[in-house]
Amino acid sequence: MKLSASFYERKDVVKIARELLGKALFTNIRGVITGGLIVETEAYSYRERGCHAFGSKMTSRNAVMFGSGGHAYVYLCYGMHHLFNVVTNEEGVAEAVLIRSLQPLVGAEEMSLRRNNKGSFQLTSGPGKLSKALGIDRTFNGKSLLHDDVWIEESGMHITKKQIVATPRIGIDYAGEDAKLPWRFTITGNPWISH
DNA sequence: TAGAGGATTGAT
DNA sequence: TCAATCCTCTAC
Repeated sequence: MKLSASFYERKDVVKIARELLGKALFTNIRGVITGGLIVETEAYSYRERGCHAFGSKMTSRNAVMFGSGGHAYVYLCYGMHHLFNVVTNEEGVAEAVLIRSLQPLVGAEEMSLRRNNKGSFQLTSGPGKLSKALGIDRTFNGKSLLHDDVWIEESGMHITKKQIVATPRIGIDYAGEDAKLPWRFTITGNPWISH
C-alpha cells in the first residue's frame, strides 16, 4: 500500500519525519525495483535557516518544495551527490523531509552494483549513498510519490516512541541557532544509520 | 557574468 | 584530514 497524498499534505513536517521511520522507500528503474526501510530522516522548513527555502524564498532549485506534499525534491550536493527529499504540507508552504539512510529490503544485488560492489552496511547508510543505490538522480526532481517511479509504502514494521531518537541535524552549521533544532530522527541501534 | 561554497563520501 | 566536482546563489 502506497502512502496517500493526505499523509504528505499534513502541516507538521516534524511529525511526518518521525512517522516516515519504518516505512519503505522504493524505486522502479526500467522495471528493476530496489528499496529499503527508512531508518533516518531530517525535517526542513521555510521557517528555519537550515532549509534551502528559508524565508519562503523560491528559486529554480527549490521550487518543487513549494508544490503540494507527496513529490520528490532531489538536488545535487557538493557537486557529486544527489540527495532525496519528500515534499510535505500544502501547495505554497515549503517544507520537506530528507531521507538520510535506509535498511536494504529489495534488490540488494542491483544496489550493490550501482554502488561499485559495496555491500552490507555501506550500501545505503547515508543520503548520497542511498540515492546512488536506488538510482535516484536529478531527473527524479518533482516526480509524484503516488506514481510508479518512486514511492513509499507501509512496511508493516511498527516503530514505538521509545525506538525513535531525536538529535540535531547534520552538516548545517551555517544555520546558527537553527542548527541545534532536534529535527533528525533515527531508529535506536539500527546499524544502517549514517555516521 | 564571475566567484564562492555546499543537507557528502571515500581515500590517504 | 582532505580532495573531488559542479550546480546554485549572490554580488558586481
